[in-house]
Amino acid sequence: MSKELKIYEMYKLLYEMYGPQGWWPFIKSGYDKGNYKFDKTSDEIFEVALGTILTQNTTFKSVVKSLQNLQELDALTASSIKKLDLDILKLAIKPSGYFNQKSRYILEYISFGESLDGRVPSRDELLSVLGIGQESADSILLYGYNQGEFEIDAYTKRVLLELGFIDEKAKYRDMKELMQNSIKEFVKDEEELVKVYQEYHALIVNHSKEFYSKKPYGVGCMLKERFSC
DNA sequence: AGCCAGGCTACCG
DNA sequence: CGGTAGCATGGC
Repeated sequence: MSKELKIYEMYKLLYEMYGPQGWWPFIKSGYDKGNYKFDKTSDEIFEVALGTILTQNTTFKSVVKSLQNLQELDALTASSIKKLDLDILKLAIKPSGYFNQKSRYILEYISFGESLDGRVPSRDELLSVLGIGQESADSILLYGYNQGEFEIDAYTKRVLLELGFIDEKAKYRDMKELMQNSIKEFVKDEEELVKVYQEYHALIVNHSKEFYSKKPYGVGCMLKERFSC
């Protein structure tokens, strides 16, 4: 089996095992797993960016707590967060850690968002925002703007490494191209491709929480048993 | 008690 | 360029 086919087959197996993940459970719109909403409102897109920043090196459970805190303050939109007292904002996002950095990142992102005037940002534009690195840029583009940008995270690298698809010195772009080129061989429809990117990344994270969180990695992982190189 | 979490920036050589 | 300390709280 080619490397590319293995990567696509791994997606199918993960989807079979866990089902649709429906990432970014939009608090305000009640996001429904598997029911894809390809035209998100600007408030929903902002919530993706907000969640993306909060979740940096943090468990999503903590992020949900922060988002709930903001919701209680009626501050889940860019304009409402901007009106918050800085100390209140920091207190609300405190459960997610790094609240000094992240509060700044959020405010930086808000002013960046205003400069867009409704336009879809390019990846480079996103990367120019303080606090937005490669993964966050791809997260915002993939889940917020439904663009075909695969998101690589620490789990993805861990899995690809453990299964022998990459070596230790693989860079973000290497892994992203491997995933995208592999999936593109088998998924031709553009909208379906984005959906697969969204689900695949989420499925990897979900799967990795069980099999790739503690060493030794991959014990009992069926991907490792069936698709190792 | 110690390690990890759905990273990123700043600063080092 | 590549490598790494610092950021902070919460869960197990």
